[in-house]
This record gives sequence, C-alpha cells and structure tokens, in this order.
Amino acid sequence: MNQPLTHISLLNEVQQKAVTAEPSHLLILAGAGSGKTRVLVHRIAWLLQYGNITPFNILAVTFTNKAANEMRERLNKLVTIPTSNMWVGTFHGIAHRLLRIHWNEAGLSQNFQIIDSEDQKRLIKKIHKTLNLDDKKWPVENSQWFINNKKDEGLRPDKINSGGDLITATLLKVYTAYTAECKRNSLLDFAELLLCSYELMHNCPELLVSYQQRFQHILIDEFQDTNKIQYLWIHLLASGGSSHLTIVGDDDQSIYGWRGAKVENMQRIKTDFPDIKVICLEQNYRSSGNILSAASSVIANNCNRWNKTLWTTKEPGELINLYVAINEIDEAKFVVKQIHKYLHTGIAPNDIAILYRSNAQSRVFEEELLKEGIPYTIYGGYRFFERAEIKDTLAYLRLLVNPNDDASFERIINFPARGIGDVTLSLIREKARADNISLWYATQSVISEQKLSSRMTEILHSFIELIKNLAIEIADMPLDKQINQVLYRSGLYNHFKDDNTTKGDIRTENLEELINAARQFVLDTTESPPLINAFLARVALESDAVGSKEAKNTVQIMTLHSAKGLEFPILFLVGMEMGLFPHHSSLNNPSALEEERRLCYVGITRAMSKLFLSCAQVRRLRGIESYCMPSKFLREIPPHLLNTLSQITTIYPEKRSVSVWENNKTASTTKIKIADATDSQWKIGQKVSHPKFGTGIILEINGKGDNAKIKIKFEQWGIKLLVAMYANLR
DNA sequence: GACGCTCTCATTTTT
DNA sequence: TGAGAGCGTC
Repeated sequence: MNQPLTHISLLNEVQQKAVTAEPSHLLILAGAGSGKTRVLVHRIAWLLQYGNITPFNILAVTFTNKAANEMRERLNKLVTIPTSNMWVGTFHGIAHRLLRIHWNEAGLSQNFQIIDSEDQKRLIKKIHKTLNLDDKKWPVENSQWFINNKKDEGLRPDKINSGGDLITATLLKVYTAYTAECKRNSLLDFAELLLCSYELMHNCPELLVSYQQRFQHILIDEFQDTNKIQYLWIHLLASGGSSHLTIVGDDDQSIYGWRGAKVENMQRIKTDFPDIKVICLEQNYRSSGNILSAASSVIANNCNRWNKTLWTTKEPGELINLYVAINEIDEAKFVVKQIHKYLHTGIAPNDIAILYRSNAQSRVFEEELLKEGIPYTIYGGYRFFERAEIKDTLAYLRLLVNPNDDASFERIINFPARGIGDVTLSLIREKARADNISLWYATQSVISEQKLSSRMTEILHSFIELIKNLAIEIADMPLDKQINQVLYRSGLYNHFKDDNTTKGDIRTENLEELINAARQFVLDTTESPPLINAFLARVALESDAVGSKEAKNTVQIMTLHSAKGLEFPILFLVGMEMGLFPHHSSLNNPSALEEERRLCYVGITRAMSKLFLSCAQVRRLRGIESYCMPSKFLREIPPHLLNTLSQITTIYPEKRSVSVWENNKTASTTKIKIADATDSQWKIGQKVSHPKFGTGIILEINGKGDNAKIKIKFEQWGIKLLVAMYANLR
C-alpha cells in the first residue's frame, strides 16, 4: 500500500513537489532528461493512492503510441490496482475512442474508417481530377497541407473566407469537395479525428459535462507539441470546475511546428488558467556534463526561449567525438566500426542508437550493419502497414465493412487484374457522380442498366458477387481466418505468390505476417468481436505497433523526431551538414531554423555517456553528389568539448556545391578562383579567412586550377579539424 | 486492357 | 535515386 511512497523518496525535492502537489492546475516545465515521464507516472500513482479517485477518473494523453505504452507499463509496475479502465493514449487514439462510442451524436456512420496521409493524398488527387485542376499547377501536396492546416486550426470550409484570392478560393473549393467526399464515404483523416471529437464535445453539452465530471485529472505530456484544436479540446474538457490539469512540456523540445504545433500554447494556458501552478524541473539525470554543456550551448543560440537552465551533478565525462567523413559511405563505415568495437566490450546493442534527420539517410547504415552482421531495428521509414500489398488487403477488408468506401473500391476494383480498365471505370465514376452514390452502388446500377458489353458486365458482376459472398463467408470467422479467406478468394495471395522474384517473396511473407498480426491482435485486444473495425483502426493509428518484429536487443536506428523521449548510453548523431541538418528548407527561415536547432538539442540530449557527431564532406543524395559544409550547429558547440577523430581532410574545389548550400542561390559573388591556388598569392603557411569558418592557415596545396586541393587549418575548429573550403577565401 | 519502356521531377519530420 | 506519368506495343 505504501509502495508509491517508498518510490517517491527516490525522487528529488522538486520532483516530489510536482508529484504531490495539491489538486490544482499544474504546469511542469521539464527540461530534457529531468525525469518528466517518471514524475508523470508517479503523479498518477500518488493521485490514485491519496487523491480519493479511481483509474476511471484519469485521462492521460501522450504524443506518440510509444510514449503511451511506456507510461502504462511503468504505471503498472508502480500500482497494484488494475488500471485498464484508465484512459491512456495519444490525442488521436483518445479522439477515436470517443467517436467510436458516440458516433451517433457526432453525426458519423457507425462503421466509419480512418485514412492515413497516403489515402488522403489519393483522395485529394481524385478530387483535383474532377475539379479539372492541373496537378502541375496545383500540387496535391499543397491542397493536402491546406486542408490539414485548416482542420488543425478548427476551421471548416464554411468558416474560411478566400477574400477573392484565386489561390485560396481554389484550395477552398478542393477542401469543400474533399469534405463532401469523406462524408459520403464515411472516411476520417487524422486531423478530422481531432476536429470531430472537439465538435462533439462542443455541440453536446450534456456529454461534455459527463466527461468533465469523469476526468477529474487530465494529464498531458509533450504539451509544447499540441496544436490549436488539441488545445481547445483540452481547454473544453478541463473547464468543468471539477477537473485538474497536469501539463508537462519543454519549449526547447518543440519540434512539430511544421505540423501546426504551437509552443505559444504553453503561454496561453497560463492566461486561460490563471491559478495554474508552475514547477520547473531543471536537474538533468541523463547526460554527462560535457554532453549537457554542448546541448546548452547549441540551444542558447535560439532567441525565443523561456528561461530555464539545466544542470547536473554528473562528472563532465568524455569529450564529444566529431568525425568528418569523406562521404556518406565513409561515415557509415566509421559509425559501424565504432559500434563493432563497443559490442566487443560487452555493451548491449540496444544501448546504441544512430539518429539522422531524414529517413533517406538510413540505407547506408543498414547496408554496413548488415555487412558486419550487427542486428538492428529501424523505426519509421517504410512502415509495415504502409506497404502496397498490405494496403491492398486492407482495402478489401474496408470495402467489406463499408461498401461506400470509394478509395478502397478504386484500389482493388482491378487488382489483381480482372480486365476492368479506365474506360469502364470512368463510366462507373460518371454514374456515381450523376446519381450521387458510391462507386459500389454505381457499379450495380451500371450492371442492371446493361450499359456495357456482356463480357464487361459479367466481369463486374463477378466482382460484386465476390465481395458479397466474402462478406457472408467470413461473418463468423475469427479475424485472422477472415483475412486469410480474403487473401485467397480475392486472388491477392496467388498474385504475389506467382511473382517469383525476391520482391514477390517478401510480399507473400508480409501477407503472412499480416495474418500473424491479426492473430496476435485477437489475443491482445479487449474489444469484443467483430474485430475488423477495431483492427483497421489500430492499423491506421498505430501503423508501426502491430506487425513490426520485436525490437529485441538490437542497435536502434531512427530519425531525430522519433527519438524524442528516448535515451541511449551511446549515441551517433549523423549527417551534421548544412542543407541536411539544418534542413535545406529552413535555411532562409529564422523560425524554421530555430526549430531545427531545437531538434538538434533534442538529439544531443538523448545521449547519456558517449556522443558521436559526424558529417560528410561529399554526400550522394538522390543520385547526385554534392559537396557539403559542416552544420552550423557543430560550430555552436564550444571547441574544447570536441574531440575530432578525422584525419586532416581535403575538400575538392567544386563550384556547384557552393551554389547548392549557400542560401539556395547561385553564389557567384562568393566563389573564389582556386585557379589561383598555385599563384604566388596562395602560399603554404599563409593566413586565410572565411566568412563562416573564421581564420586559418593553409597547410598544403595540391594541383592546379579547378583540380587544386587545399588543406587549411581553421583556428576555430581546434587543432585537428581542418575544413578546407572552396569558397570566399580572402 | 496489360505491360514495359523512357522520361521527368522532386525531394523532411508523424498521428 | 526512385516513384509516377506518358507513351507505344502486344
């Protein structure tokens, strides 16, 4: 019974204060590595023990599924009472849960389906076609961005005024048509889940009150990453008078601005709930002194910050290693060699992680790890449930659940190939539009009206029959058998089985894995059958949770974004180059650059004792070799914290590279003539300066003209790191 | 209508 | 580099 108490004694004074704070609104500013998850979990345990409430009265919202699972796991270790009726989940997960329960009040159909961004894109593309919009002039991505943005802001099409602006007016037209299409097909995208559940609460006062009374404690993690609609949703739920907020956030770790997250929410909550109590967690338990100093130095370059200083009682520890690689392959080889060494000293693989800015960078590392036989787990990138063959199968399932799902219909009407081509499909689409019915019913109209050749009518008829019969056949089967049946009857399984290439093998394997995932889902789930809907929802919302193989003791590879909330004793932060990290698109945008810097801060603070940073001088990206400058974030780390492992390096003069990375415009003014390299003007030992890299000394000059190679030692970079530049030496 | 070929084009992060 | 569109051939 006093279990939590003993645990609480292990927390520091401020943490204890946060955990045991009297029920009121609470804002915990928790720096990186200050034990915020610990505090959150302990707070829940404390409330359960002393707060005179049950798990039923608690709502805990996290940002990712990973975090939600971890929270529940840790909580179950801490408390003895069952917590299954406590709501823990992501914003999207909780919103979905509400909508499944109250679909009627929300004005949805009972079997509504969730679509992911790829499905959404396909749908918008289709709408562009019907609106006669040229995809070149009107990129689908723009429309998608516009729609999601407006939804994140809580704006429906009728609330938007284009103000006579053609671009906005057109996007608005797409948004309107898209909304109608989703409605007719009973499809909800990610943003819609949030908006819809907000509107549900907003429009049903009695429902709102019942939830306000139920959730006496609402705990929100990663608050800095909430967007407007999420904020409004929280605000609504917490405004009942009987509920108390516990909010945890760190403005320095806000990295989802590009997705509509508003750091300002952290300020706003103080205005909206003036009695909110603020507690700062500033002691870092995770990283060594040097790593923490480096992180602090980097983030200090951001202007818009709250005052918060992390400190630690830990020893400085080792220096931060910096490796300047020749190219991305050399970089990967270096990293893998280091990993190899550590594994030999008995370090567990899952204590090591490689983090990068973009998924495209993962390939080289995978290849090298594979070569060395080092087990690894890769997060993100190609997710299991985003693979084509899986989506094909799911499309059959979705059509079975909801015949009005046009997106799924289009996906599978002719897959595997049945001889239904564009001409036939256009006719069906035309019919659907004219009668305002779904493609499924339009097809049946077309059949009965005998508008097509008898052969085509027969083909369409047998497709309709296939789906109808399948629905009957699988009605009483367990979920995994249902999927199995769909795979065989649709011909999907044989289609991939007949493909004797490796690709085909992988695909059939994936299909079998899908059946396994379904079997596992049946075992794990607490829902009652029929389970198809629950399974489809889970798949859409947690696309990497099911089906991905267990990440048992392997080296962890992932993007910086997905590393948020994690920690690793040994960490490699790779691809530290201008244009890659900070990303190209942020170079001309100060606020985007600050977000990149926060991302860098998040990255560095993931490391516990050993941190390796690396950059490549030449990088092959999308088939083109580019010459790179080291990331400006590297220069924001005090040189005395760095241990440079690279040999003296040489960068080849290449004009193109200058224009690639320098402000994205041709840098004719900053280009120098390396042709001068052997002129008397340039001598070994001569002092040179560069606007970005400061002063240095020429060590070596090789070759002539455009082929000349210069080695320069820059003061700012310490004794070993030498970055010879090909631009603007004066 | 299916399939294979060439050409073009855009490149971030995730629920 | 690799996905998608467009085009020509079977």
